[in-house]
Amino acid sequence: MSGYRMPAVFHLGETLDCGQAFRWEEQGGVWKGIVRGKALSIEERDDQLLFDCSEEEFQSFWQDYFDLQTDYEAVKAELSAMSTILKDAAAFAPGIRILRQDPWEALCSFIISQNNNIPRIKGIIARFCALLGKDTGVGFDFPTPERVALCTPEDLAPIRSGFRAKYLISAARLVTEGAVSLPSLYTLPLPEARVELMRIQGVGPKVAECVLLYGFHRTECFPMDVWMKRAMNTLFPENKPEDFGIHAGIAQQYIFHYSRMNPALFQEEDNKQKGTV
DNA sequence: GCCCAGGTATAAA
DNA sequence: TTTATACATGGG
Repeated sequence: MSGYRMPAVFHLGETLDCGQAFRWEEQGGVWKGIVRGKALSIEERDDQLLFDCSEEEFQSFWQDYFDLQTDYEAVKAELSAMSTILKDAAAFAPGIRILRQDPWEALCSFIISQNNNIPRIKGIIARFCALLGKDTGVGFDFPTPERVALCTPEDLAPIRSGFRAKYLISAARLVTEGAVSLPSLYTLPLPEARVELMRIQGVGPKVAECVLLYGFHRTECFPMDVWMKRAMNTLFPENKPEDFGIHAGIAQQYIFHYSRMNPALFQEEDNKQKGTV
């Protein structure tokens, strides 16, 4: 594979398959994805990352997507100093980065994520793109809000998103009408940004938090689902999300991945619950 | 069949 | 304001 190469400062699997993005696929060590209409293949070899794109495209586009301007070693050092368990969590997947995803794609992805599991989320999103996205030749781009706004729930039946179809359409309409301005959410104060997103049917506090973190890189956001609540109660009984400050979202991703990959951490808690019920 | 899945809308207490 | 239930779909 020819293209741009750089030292492996982040880890492909940890970053692309940790529950923040749902459209990257790995085959034989090669990761393929399409972001904002641009296709990319990446692989790690000899402690180097090989990007299948020009240096110009890497500098102007992918560098930002992979958040390469943020010093994650410094963030990890800061977070690790706060708690030994958080230090363990960061050390478990030290190559995670919080992607700077497309806001509209993040919004749809996390609407689809509600009351759903990750493998099926990926399937629905893949069918969504195949049904309504532009064909780039090597895969489908994410559907535009304009295209989705033209749909009825019946039109979306093939993606088998269930009751979430009407929520995707609600989001598309509000965004295309300009009733919800996505670009403003990069800078709008967080409390107002959350309220703004929750005007969309199917967007509650959890989805809004995910969209702000993953779609707008508001890293003080801390998505809190039932799993994370349990993880926080078990692993960080003394801590609240605010304690992690501006890097709360990054801490959350370390904790999410660490606790997902080590369910034994909750064995004791599970037994306790079984015993009391 | 039952339970659960990176929740939310809605109704009822 | 807080708590209970339905919701589409599919895997274990």
